[in-house]
Amino acid sequence: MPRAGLSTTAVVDAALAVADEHGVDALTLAAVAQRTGVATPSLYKHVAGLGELRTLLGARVIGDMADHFTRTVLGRSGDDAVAALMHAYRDYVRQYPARYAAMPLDPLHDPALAAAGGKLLDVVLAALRAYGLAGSDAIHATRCLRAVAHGFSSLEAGGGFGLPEDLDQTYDQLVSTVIATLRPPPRPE
Amino acid sequence: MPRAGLSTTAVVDAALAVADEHGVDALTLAAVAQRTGVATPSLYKHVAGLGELRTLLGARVIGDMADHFTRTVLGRSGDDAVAALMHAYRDYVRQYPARYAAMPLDPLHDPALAAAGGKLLDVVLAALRAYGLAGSDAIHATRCLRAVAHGFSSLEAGGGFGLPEDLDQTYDQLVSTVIATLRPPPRPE
DNA sequence: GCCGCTGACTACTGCCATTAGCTTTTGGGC
DNA sequence: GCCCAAAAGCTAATGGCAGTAGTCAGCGGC
Repeated sequence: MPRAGLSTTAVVDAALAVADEHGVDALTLAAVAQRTGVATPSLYKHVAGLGELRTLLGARVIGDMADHFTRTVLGRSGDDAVAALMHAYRDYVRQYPARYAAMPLDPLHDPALAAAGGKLLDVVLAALRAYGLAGSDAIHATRCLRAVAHGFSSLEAGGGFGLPEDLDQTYDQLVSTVIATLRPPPRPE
Repeated sequence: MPRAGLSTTAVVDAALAVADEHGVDALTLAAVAQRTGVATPSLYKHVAGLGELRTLLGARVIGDMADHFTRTVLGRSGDDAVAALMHAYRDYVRQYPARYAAMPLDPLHDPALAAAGGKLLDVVLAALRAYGLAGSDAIHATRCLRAVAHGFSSLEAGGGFGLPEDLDQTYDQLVSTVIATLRPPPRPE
């Protein structure tokens, strides 16, 4: 029997492909095994189980998003950077809805997730630099951006917007709203 | 063998309790059967299967939210009504995180869900009445409110906010931001 | 050329959803 | 009060899945 030459990375690659093609519910060890041309129990040589595979997949997705967004923000600043970031977020979820759904929301239960999440946070904080936000203010602002981007994108990906009104328009409205609050209030002097 | 006197409603009740107590992943027919004191296959006399049970559960939750929010909005209007609605949304998700996670985002694939969803939409539209928003504008505004409430609440429930900064403050900031955009722009006369 | 490590396999268990077919309770018509 | 049909429950069985145990074979280091 020829050896398949698998590795943890290859298993995660296959899992990503399965999720992208058939949805997050179809992400089973059996499906990943079939795609890699291996019997199901063989996967346990590379991954501790379905739970760990999900965690690794989540870390991969967060890292991938961080890379995307880093490229997006490069060479931009201020409103331009934040708007680009928000649209990149939505675009990513539209392009890979299943992958996004596979991403755990809480990165704290695993160091690998926390590291990838930190990278993502840094990108956002860099985009906010132009506003002079620091410390807690920057955290609150980041949370607002994330809540808006995640909320809109997950609803869109989940088919939560049934009416025919233009979604681009809704999102533009939402993005400009949240950006407006980042600017310091007009100084009354 | 004494008859258990089950009904579709009772099965959904039990499913709701299972989800609330043990999380949405623990919502299995086996668990619901045990809770109702019945063998698993007996449930098929009342629901078509796990899929239908999930749909019925979703409809129940949406209806429940609509009832909650209707009571919340009664006797309020304008910014007061919208702010109360937004906080009621977050409070509901905090109180019943698993139940909320069990709610499908797209109500269109089932008539019962669509009906419950329509009721929910009506409550929001009523709260927006004071702003003079009509037609598409009202739809866009509703979507913005939903994206913000859903985004923040699902992140909070999912443990997505790891840092110690006060969440109430973030949400207040977000709510007042989104409310500000509902008001007509200051007339330049 | 040999040996041990590692990756892969087969066989098995247990849980779950679902189906089929049987039994018993219940309630309505007489 | 009795009978019967429908409804509600049951047991048994199937197939898919995750995960475990134990076995075998290829490959690298010597």
